[in-house]
Amino acid sequence: MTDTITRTYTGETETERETVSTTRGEERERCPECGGRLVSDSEHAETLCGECGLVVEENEIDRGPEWRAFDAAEKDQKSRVGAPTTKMMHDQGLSTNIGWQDKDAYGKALSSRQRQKMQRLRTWNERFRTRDSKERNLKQALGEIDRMASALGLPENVRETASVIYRRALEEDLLPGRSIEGVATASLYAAARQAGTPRSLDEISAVSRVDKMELTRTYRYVVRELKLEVKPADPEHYLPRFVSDLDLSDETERMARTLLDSAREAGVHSGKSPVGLAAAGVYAAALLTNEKVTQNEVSTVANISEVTIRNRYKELLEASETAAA
DNA sequence: ATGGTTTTTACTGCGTC
DNA sequence: GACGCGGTAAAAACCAT
Repeated sequence: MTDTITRTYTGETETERETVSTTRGEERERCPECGGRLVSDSEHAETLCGECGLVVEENEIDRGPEWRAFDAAEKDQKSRVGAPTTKMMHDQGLSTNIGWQDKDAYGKALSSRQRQKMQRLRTWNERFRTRDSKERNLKQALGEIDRMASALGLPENVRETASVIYRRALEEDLLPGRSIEGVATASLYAAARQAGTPRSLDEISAVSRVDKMELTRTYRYVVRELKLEVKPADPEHYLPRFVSDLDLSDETERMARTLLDSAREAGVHSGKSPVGLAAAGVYAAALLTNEKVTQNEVSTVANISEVTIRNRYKELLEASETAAA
């Protein structure tokens, strides 16, 4: 145990470097190349660096109205129609689909000739829609992502980012030699972490068809090739879930937060499993707020051993005492 | 492959309900 | 006596070199 701990913890989380002097937040506002301030250019829907001009983000969506309509005629003239596009569907939700009901636009039943025609159209429509391998690939992968995400209770925006990541992986030809499942799972794992609602590798691989080994391998690969910026998992992100799973109060959660904060100051975080820290934080906080939880219960919901909780929570309490003094 | 670190497993002793 | 808790030692897992 030296003072210069530069070990990177990856058990939970592979590729990132966690040092004692963790800088908190706001890196997002900085250019990854030169560190300059970012400015957004809404006219071109880009976010770029004020210093070196690197475009950090493209194709942002401007959700505001494009113009105003002052009377009904103008509204007719200017209005546009169509559902919003979404990356969650393999064709971004833009395709035309033929309804399965054999009804015409007025809801009347079709003649048998018409029905046969519609059946043929449906068949061909489906064939074209999923024509080339990439489309079919995407379709399957997005289905998988959706399935796993809902099994894990992940919000929509996570699925959406996962879809984007997968799409990029596909475009950059990262797929050959790897399973669709694996990459889809890795995308979801990365997306969940980027969105600040991390799920542990164990949780993810529990709902995925690929085993943990393959998942970690693929995840590493995808992150490296796509140059994804995934920060080390913040223990605090696990708190809300643990707290609610254990039926504890908000006060306990707040307490756990401050505990983890002071621990961070003391440098206890380095090289330790974020999940373990979070679990210990919850346990220690419950102790301080006189709510009853056993180490066993915490270890169950967090999937961490009791021993680890014991070790961590002692450190947490020590750190908070020295911080108070 | 190796070494250093963390986490897990398994077991033991103590106090309390 | 079962349970929660704390501690320890050895094994396993993991990452970096």
